[in-house]
Amino acid sequence: MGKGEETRDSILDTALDQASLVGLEGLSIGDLAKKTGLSKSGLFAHFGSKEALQVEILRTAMRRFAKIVVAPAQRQAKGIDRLRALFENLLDWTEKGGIRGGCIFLAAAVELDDREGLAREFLVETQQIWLRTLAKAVQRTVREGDLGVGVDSQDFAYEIHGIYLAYHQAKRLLHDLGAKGRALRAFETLIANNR
Amino acid sequence: MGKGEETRDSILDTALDQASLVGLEGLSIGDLAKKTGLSKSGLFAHFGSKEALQVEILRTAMRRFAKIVVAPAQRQAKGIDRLRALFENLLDWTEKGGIRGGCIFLAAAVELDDREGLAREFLVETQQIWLRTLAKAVQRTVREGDLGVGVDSQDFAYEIHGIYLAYHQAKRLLHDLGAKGRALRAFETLIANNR
DNA sequence: GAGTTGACAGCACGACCGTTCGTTTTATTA
DNA sequence: TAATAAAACGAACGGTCGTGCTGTCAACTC
Repeated sequence: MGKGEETRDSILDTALDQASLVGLEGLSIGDLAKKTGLSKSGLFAHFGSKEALQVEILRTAMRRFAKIVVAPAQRQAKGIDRLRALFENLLDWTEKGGIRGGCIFLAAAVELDDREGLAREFLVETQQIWLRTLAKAVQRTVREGDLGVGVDSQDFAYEIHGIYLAYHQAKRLLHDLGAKGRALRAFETLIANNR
Repeated sequence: MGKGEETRDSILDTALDQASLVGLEGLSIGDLAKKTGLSKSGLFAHFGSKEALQVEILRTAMRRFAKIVVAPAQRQAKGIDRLRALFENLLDWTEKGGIRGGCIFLAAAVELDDREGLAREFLVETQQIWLRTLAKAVQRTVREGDLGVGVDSQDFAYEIHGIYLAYHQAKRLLHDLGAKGRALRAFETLIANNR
């Protein structure tokens, strides 16, 4: 890995953390330069535009998400174990990933939903992949017999996603200490109701 | 209503709409002045600071939410009818309220969750009131016999909230046309599973 | 209808924004 | 080690940001 790539990666590490705190738009290049010890123009040259930087931040987040949430779950047996692993890894993936702010995908989702551009497109793709991953795990669980045959995998994936969203808000906005317990309970209830 | 108040209200109408599109932080006073036909300083004088403006925007949103979502539901019979009305009114309250962007409370939630200040405090209060309102409606539904006695009203409120969050994201970010149907289905399933 | 209050405009402030450019330093390769 | 390419810097650009201050004109009060 050349010097350039190395710098670029360390910029993106800092940028991801910072963006999780202040958002993709709230992130400023000058501030990021100060935090990484680079000059503004030197940092800028790595990406060419702020939008490109935002896309790269999202790409970095996605890779980290894949490593922390998805990959470990793939090592579980197909079916309910894998589905549960996906959900449980999801709950504190940002902490495990060294990201101080909340889930950047959720922040970006509301930040970008009324804009257009490459960052939005990238995010939409990412979210769809995640929902498909979840739905596939559900489908597999049905096939393994741990969920009833009437279960719609897409509906089910959305409901799991909803539990995560509510959990995230309760934890980060309301500082609700019972948030995680409630999320886990909601997940298990959902499973139990659909056997 | 004096002239000042009138202007203030019309500023806040525009500001709420705009903030729903670009966020509370993304909203700029200069741009808002242009849109309302005022000078920047003239508009600014109404609030004294950007943070105060943000709080007033949230207050405006809360009032509109109460009028569109909560008030009509209060006219329904206590119990399942009222609970269902709350949920269904919720789904497109922004459209009915003439707000072009998404639900400003959700946008603000992720924008403010790592900040501190009056806007955050106001939002937290608002969200807690809403969750309590929801939980009370659930409780009442249990008492009326339309939900089982084992139902935890707080848990149940959070699950409903989660359905809304997933719906909102599917609709606004993914432009998923099936989002509303899925949300309504999820709600009815939740009810049916807890009778 | 005169006097007082409040609403608003105009202008300026320092700070910071993303972006460009030319130059200098540092790495890589021959 | 010399030649070449890549990386980073410093200064500057035109703009916009939120926020003051001062003056003027319109709206209310008596």
